[in-house]
Amino acid sequence: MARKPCCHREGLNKGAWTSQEDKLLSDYISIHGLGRWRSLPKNAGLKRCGKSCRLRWLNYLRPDIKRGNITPEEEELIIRLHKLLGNRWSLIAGRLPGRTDNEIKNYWNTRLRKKLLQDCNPKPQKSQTDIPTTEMAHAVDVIRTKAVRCTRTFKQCFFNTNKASSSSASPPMKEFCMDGVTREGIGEIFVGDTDNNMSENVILDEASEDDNNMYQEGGLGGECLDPYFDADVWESWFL
DNA sequence: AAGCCCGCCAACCGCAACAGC
DNA sequence: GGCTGTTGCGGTTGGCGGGCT
Repeated sequence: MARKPCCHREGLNKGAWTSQEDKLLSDYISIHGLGRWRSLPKNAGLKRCGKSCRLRWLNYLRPDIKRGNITPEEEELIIRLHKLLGNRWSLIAGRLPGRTDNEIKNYWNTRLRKKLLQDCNPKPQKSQTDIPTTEMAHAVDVIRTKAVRCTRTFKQCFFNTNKASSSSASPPMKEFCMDGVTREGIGEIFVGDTDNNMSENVILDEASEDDNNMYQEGGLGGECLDPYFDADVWESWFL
């Protein structure tokens, strides 16, 4: 059964963008700025739907897009981030300046996934396109995280990364404080390690609603045991 | 040279979250 | 709190080009 098109208006262009369309879109955004994607095509004189315009801008026309091949350093970072976050492409892209979520997703699906699968299991088996995503995920040891979008502002609090903190005998505690800045649309939080005097912008794939509420009410000294946050991975990465 | 296969990647689509009323 | 429109995300599709037969 054919899927219902997202843009119901007839007469809209689909498929590859022409250079003229690109110019119309770029010129409009340079004058009027981003946003209001729904009305943008009409105002800019484009026969495209808003979603298409937004995607074209974010994935291709944006001035800070980095062209060229993914470097080995970027590839390594993608692998580590994917291990931590799973298929959270926008979050991963947020850690790679100039790279888009679409680009990283494509790179993962067409290259890294196969490469990692071969590393895990050098023996050829069934065609990789036949392997379900979930099976592939296990093959490369993906940690599935709970994903929510978060536009709330976090207040400062401490973050207990010690998963075994419920045990007795003064467990080793590491505390992280948050600066209250939430990057738009994602759960990326500034984190400082008070023990090691380091700081870092860290992606925290948000916890539950309750945890978010606690962050907001938060205050200094609060503890948060985030069930979706793998402290071992985090520590092996940053510490 | 022609046809086929396959990888790459831009673009599409559905859906969930968000924002405003 | 419910409704509605908008935005953003991630899975999927389809066209193109290069390699192989």
